[in-house]
Amino acid sequence: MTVLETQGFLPHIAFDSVIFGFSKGKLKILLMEYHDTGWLALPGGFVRKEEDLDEAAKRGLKERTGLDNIYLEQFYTFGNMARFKPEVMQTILEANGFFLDPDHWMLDRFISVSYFALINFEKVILTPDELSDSIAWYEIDSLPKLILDHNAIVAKALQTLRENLERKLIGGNLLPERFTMNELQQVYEAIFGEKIRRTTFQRKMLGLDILERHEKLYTGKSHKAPYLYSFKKV
Amino acid sequence: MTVLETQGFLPHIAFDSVIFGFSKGKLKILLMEYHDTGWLALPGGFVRKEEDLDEAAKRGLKERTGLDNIYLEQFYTFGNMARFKPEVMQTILEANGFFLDPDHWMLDRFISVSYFALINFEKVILTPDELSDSIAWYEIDSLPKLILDHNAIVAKALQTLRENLERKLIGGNLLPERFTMNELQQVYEAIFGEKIRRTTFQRKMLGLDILERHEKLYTGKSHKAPYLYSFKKV
DNA sequence: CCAAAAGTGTTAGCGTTACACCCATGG
DNA sequence: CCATGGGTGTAACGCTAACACTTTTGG
Repeated sequence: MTVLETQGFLPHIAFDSVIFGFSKGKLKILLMEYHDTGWLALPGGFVRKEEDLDEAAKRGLKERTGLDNIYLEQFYTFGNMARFKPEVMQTILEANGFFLDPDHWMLDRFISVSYFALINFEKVILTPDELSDSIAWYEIDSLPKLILDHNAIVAKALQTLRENLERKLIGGNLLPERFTMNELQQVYEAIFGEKIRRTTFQRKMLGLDILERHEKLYTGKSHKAPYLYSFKKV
Repeated sequence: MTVLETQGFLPHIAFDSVIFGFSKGKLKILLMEYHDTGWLALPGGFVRKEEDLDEAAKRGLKERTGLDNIYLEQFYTFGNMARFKPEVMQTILEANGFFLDPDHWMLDRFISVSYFALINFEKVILTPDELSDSIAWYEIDSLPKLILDHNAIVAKALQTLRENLERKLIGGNLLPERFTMNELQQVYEAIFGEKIRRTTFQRKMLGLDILERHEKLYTGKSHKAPYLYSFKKV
């Protein structure tokens, strides 16, 4: 199936995903780079005519990262006229050798139902789509200019993540199954963009009674070995 | 213009509004009752082809309540296949004397971008749409069965309202410009569905430094007259 | 003077903060 | 023994809860 297939997708409706990962102390998201233009965009896609909206987003996530069963949350739907710039999609498609009628469904106005995902950086197998040269990680606090309103979409995703992090305790989704307290703290610091007091953080996390303590992690460094933790199941 | 106009609206995209009001100690929402069927639904509508999504929701709110400049927040977009029941819209339209082709755009699949609004009950001038016999207030904790997934939409709206009430301090939008502390407390109690300690509530609200104290309200009752408060501007 | 509701003072409790201290590890 | 980073004890602090008390109003 090609993206240009006329049948099969709902017109006017797209989804975009802000896929967060954490590595080397930095919060990052995935961006696609379109052929030739060098333009950067969030990974996204369209909704099949007989597919749940959420399923479409899950499918898109799976296609780009290979991952299933991921923390995925819908956070906002962007539908201003200002985001309707048919020449952008037209240029992207032409760079791929597709020359469409001006009234082709892909050049029409779209609203974007936007999701954010939290994934374990280590497990991702990146796969570009057919219009893109690459899909790659970009640090959240030095993002380049993205197409359309995608920078605003990222900003809103980050805001939602910050608001929900402590209430829903979803930060662990960015880490491997077992992690040290320091790693968890780095995730929180990367998301909030500020340093957190070590002892306070440790006590707050342990006090929530959501962590299970496992064996120590011996790194070969000359200091006390930290415990490994995991989130309690159910 | 009639709802059946084929041109002018984006297909597949609808909006629905959960419009909250507060009266006589109860939290209420507005529901439409369709002709003949007796079916109840959230007020909603479609998005014009050259209209911002948010503008469409504002327009719908204005059409039903007469109100402008209202607290309105988009909270979720519902897009499961399970909500696609063309026979529901078909029955509603037939009850109004409209018999459409099965492939008419109004009988197609829709996703619903959902908004909730907080309004001053006293100021509303209710106006049914052309498919409805009535638009009226219903108490949130004894809602009847609504069409499609509208009960779930209301549930999610209420959940979002509860989560945002204290963070965004939006409760005052349900009250007149000036109100007593007791009235504000009743709003909070109606939204959370539980009693709040009077003195604690008063001190917390005053401590937030968002209220301005005005003259006392003499009701003729034989007890101390309460102060009137308003929210500080900016 | 009384009843009722509004507003405030006071104390206790509890969770977070700040800082110190101790522990484990490898060089 | 030292440097380094992890873990915990303790006291101060601050916010909320709990309850008593005072104030205001009309009958």
